[in-house]
Amino acid sequence: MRFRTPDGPITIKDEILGEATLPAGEVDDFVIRKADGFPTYHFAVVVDDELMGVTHVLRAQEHFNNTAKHIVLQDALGFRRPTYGHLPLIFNPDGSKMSKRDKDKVLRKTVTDRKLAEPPAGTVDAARFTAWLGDKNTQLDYEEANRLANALDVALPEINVDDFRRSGYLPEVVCNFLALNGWSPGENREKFDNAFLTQAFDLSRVVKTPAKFDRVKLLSFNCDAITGMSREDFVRRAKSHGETYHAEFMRKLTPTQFESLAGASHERSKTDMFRGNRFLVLADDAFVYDAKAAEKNLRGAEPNGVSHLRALRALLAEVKAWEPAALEAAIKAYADAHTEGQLGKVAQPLRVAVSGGTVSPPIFDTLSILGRDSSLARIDRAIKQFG
RNA sequence: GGCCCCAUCGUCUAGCCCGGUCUAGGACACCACCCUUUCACGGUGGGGACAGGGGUUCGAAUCCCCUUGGGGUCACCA
Repeated sequence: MRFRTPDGPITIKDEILGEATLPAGEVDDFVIRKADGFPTYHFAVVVDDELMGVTHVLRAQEHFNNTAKHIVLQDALGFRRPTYGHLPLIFNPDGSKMSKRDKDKVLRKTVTDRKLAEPPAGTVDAARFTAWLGDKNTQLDYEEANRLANALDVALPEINVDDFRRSGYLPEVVCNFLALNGWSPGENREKFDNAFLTQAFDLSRVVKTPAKFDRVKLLSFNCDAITGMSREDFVRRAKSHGETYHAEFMRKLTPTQFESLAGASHERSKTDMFRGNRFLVLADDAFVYDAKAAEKNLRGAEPNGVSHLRALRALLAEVKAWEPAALEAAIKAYADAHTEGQLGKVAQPLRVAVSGGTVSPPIFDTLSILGRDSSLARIDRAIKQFG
């Protein structure tokens, strides 16, 4: 069933875009009731808004032209007209619209590029995989997408609010940053909390242009917010985040180990500290050595990293109290005697040996958290593998 | 393609409505230097924009027109 659109131009008043008039004949008669008896979105939204007493409709600019349909419907039904505001769209860096379908886009492209005819085992049902591959409108659900991404070893972009939360973005930072895409309070102010936002937000300061979503800047905001927290707050929130999203990780650390890790990670955390420190909870023979890091820090001309590790291994086995201060004293003494005090020369080989890479919390904390047995086992493994 | 909307640094934006205070401000990113016993943080400095062309005006980023460019929308989806 269609609605007969009245003749004549339709003027849309918008708090953000101003006034725009669509010439007569621009809006075709449109369906308000589908063959299955259900009302279409256009009809339902107009009726619903009236019944709910909605006063303001704030939605994305892609709805701007639809507003004309809603207005003629409201007039025909004798409904009140809410105030409209069409907010700018949010884009990806490449200028495409940021969309919930972007994860599927990444996966579909990877699958196509690699010419995979079948889904990797244990990811997605084969029939579903084929249907998904052939239809750009089909979306994998959260678990399916993650399993497939894992199997293909590709990173999925954060899109949904929960994706950001899961990744370790603070809710208040996400609100702050989102508000800045399309709006600003002026006066060179861009860091604020929700209380400020509620009192300062004003449609008249919303911009008309689409914004490219700058993940790097979001990350910087998040890092600042984390650094700005008290140590207690950080540990508390990290713990709660870990329990929700990294239960396995949390189970493998004692409360003391966790506190050490959190304390050592606070100042360097941009998001959460779980993904980057996975080596802490993997078995001593299970984490992977980064080839470049090992080449640079363990091999090379004598005395190289491995030769230092051999000496350090013997030395560390003798350390009485396995805690940061004692480890620091022992390792520093070694550096003074053998590398002209250059700690980096011994710290980096150690770091690669126990973590697999060149980035970790401070080395003394790292060793301390790992414990004597794991640390020595990992050093042995590195010596064996790269010596 | 028709219709509608938009146009300031790489990006998010301030300034525009009410022309002069703008040799255009901030933030993220980038570059350099400093700090540093890993990675990072931090500090200092630097490069970087009014899309183009016409008007109006004593004077235009700010007002008007055109061009170019970008976007949205044209579903029995929401």
